[in-house]
Amino acid sequence: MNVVEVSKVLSNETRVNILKWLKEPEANFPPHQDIDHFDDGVCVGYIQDKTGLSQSTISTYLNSMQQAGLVIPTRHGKWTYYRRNEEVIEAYYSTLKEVL
Amino acid sequence: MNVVEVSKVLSNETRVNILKWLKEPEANFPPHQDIDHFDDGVCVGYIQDKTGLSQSTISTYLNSMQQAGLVIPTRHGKWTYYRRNEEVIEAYYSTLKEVL
DNA sequence: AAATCATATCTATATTTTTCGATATGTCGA
DNA sequence: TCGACATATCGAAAAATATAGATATGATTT
Repeated sequence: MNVVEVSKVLSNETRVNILKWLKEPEANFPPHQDIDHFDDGVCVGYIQDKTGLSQSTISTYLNSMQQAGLVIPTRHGKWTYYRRNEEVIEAYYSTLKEVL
Repeated sequence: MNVVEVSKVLSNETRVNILKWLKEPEANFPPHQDIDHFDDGVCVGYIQDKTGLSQSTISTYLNSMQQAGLVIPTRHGKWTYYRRNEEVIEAYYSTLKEVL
């Protein structure tokens, strides 16, 4: 976990929102078509709809978040689901606490 | 306290280091000339020396950190001392905890 | 009052980030 | 196998950030 890299992700309102929404997928997104749970998170399209930004922008966001370790992608057929990586999020907290 | 603004400050290694150093001024900086304590933090010149960056860059950094509420400046004669603003740092932690 | 010192601000350039449309890739259904 | 669909990647333009030198401001000292 790299503090600077994670902080870069968090220095954008939309990306912070995505992480927030993914905390409670049921409350923030409609149910998926192919599966009836959110165990693997939420598909890109739903996240895009909620932000109103372009598909490529959201894909880029999610990629940077994945690079930073904050989210984990899972492919299901033609969809990619993203969920939070709680371990890295926790690591960010604790590193900040001790380092800062 | 604005999460995005604080995160922008933290998305730079040097600025993270400054916050880290200011946690233990006695251990990281030489004693000041005019006063014999670090109650108001550390003067700009010492911080600059430790980073190796230009005076104007460090001044800009400290200004952005102050805007974000992370540090508090105190003027003593011709020197400006900067110290951590623990309240805002704590607020960042707790907001992360609840929002993220 | 002038010179000096510490810091802040201004101006400019280089680099990075943002954001999108276009295109590519991979998957499913007809 | 050919379209249609979901997502990823590419290429480019605009905006933001990084960084420094030059200059301004404010305080001290002579």
